[in-house]
Amino acid sequence: MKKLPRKIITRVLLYIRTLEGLIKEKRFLVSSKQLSEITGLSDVKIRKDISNFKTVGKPRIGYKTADLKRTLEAYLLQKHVVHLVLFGVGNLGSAILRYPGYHREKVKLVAAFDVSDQKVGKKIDGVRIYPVERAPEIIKRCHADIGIIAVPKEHCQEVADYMVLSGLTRIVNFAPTSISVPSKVQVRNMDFTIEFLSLFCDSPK
Amino acid sequence: MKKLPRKIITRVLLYIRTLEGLIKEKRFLVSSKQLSEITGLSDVKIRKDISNFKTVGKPRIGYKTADLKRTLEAYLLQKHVVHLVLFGVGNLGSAILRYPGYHREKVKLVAAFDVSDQKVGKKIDGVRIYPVERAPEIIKRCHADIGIIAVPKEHCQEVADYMVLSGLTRIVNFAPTSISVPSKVQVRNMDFTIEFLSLFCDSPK
DNA sequence: TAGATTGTTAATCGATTAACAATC
DNA sequence: TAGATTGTTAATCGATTAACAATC
Repeated sequence: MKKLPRKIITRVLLYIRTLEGLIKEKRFLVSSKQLSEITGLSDVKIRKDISNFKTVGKPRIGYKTADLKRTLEAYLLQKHVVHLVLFGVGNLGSAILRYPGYHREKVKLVAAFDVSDQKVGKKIDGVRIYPVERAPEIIKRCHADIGIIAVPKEHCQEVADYMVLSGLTRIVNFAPTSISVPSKVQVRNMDFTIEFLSLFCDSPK
Repeated sequence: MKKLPRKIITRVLLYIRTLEGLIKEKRFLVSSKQLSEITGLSDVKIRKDISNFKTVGKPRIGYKTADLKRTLEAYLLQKHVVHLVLFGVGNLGSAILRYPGYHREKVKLVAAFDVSDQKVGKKIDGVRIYPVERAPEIIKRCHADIGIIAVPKEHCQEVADYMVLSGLTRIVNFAPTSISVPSKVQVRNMDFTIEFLSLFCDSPK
């Protein structure tokens, strides 16, 4: 099957999350119209997205929630668990460590790194905090897939360089600053302030 | 001037953040090529975005950093300060309260709300925590522009309803669940797990 | 003047929506 | 059968990129 663009992938993950909720409520069937009401996306778009997969819907009836979830996951989440490592266990880092995602079983934070002697050696939510120097070794041993930057922006580039050196090729950057990395490395920036402001500037009045 | 789509607004905010950094380093001129290297966006796109505004660049020379910043801000940030209120002062809420944005002076968190008696009355980073019941009153008095949801997902819908009731029309939802709101209310969802997974699924190998 | 860079117009690309046939 | 809903094809819309003229 052809590779899907990121936009669609993100929506499909939202469908999976929604289906999990429905399954938990013992709802066995759902129509694209109902998914549309829950997610706020148009029903046509939802059907179009779903039709990228081996189709599982029945006209007049809708989709079996469990089947649809299984079908969507089979394509997207072949690798069983995505391994994350976190750099920086400050306020935001600790919150990320404790983030209660629906997809917990699909994503696992396997190690955290910090420079503070107070923090190193501790465990938060079962995740051990290591000194930064051990990152290359641990990243390899854990087969980490994604590195998260939650350090002060002054150390952001330095940490990014170190992550690349350690073999990471995917970075989520929570610091409000740009980082420069080799082109093979994928970066996703999450600057809360920009998110807040863009919502404000975008909406009318 | 015509209303810009959100995508462009978000990039323009990134240019402003980048320009602030350059100005702090006493760089007075910058070309679209250089902005491209810093931000990772194409130089053509950057020029196109900038050309939506009264143009300020000089061929062969580039843009004056201070002028460009002023021009971009003049359009986007007419209202001097965007007021945020936060619902839920747990791990993530506390981190958001302390988030060190570049645009600090453009965005102000004016009040936080929580149900816990332990937290109510305290101040974090200068922001007072109030009981949830006082939200309608305080939201009106502070002219809050955006409400942030950082409560456990079980209470997410309930809190969203209360925000709408209090007069908020823009919501940023950090909980990993969908909320349903009247169509006049704008919602931006930030589910970390979905962000992590979509980066993983999207990138090759 | 020559070369670099901006700003704009046209072409391409991709994503969304509209229309409708298929089918349960 | 009639009606609702899926899945698909075609049309529209918007965003990006290519090409190039303008200009410092």
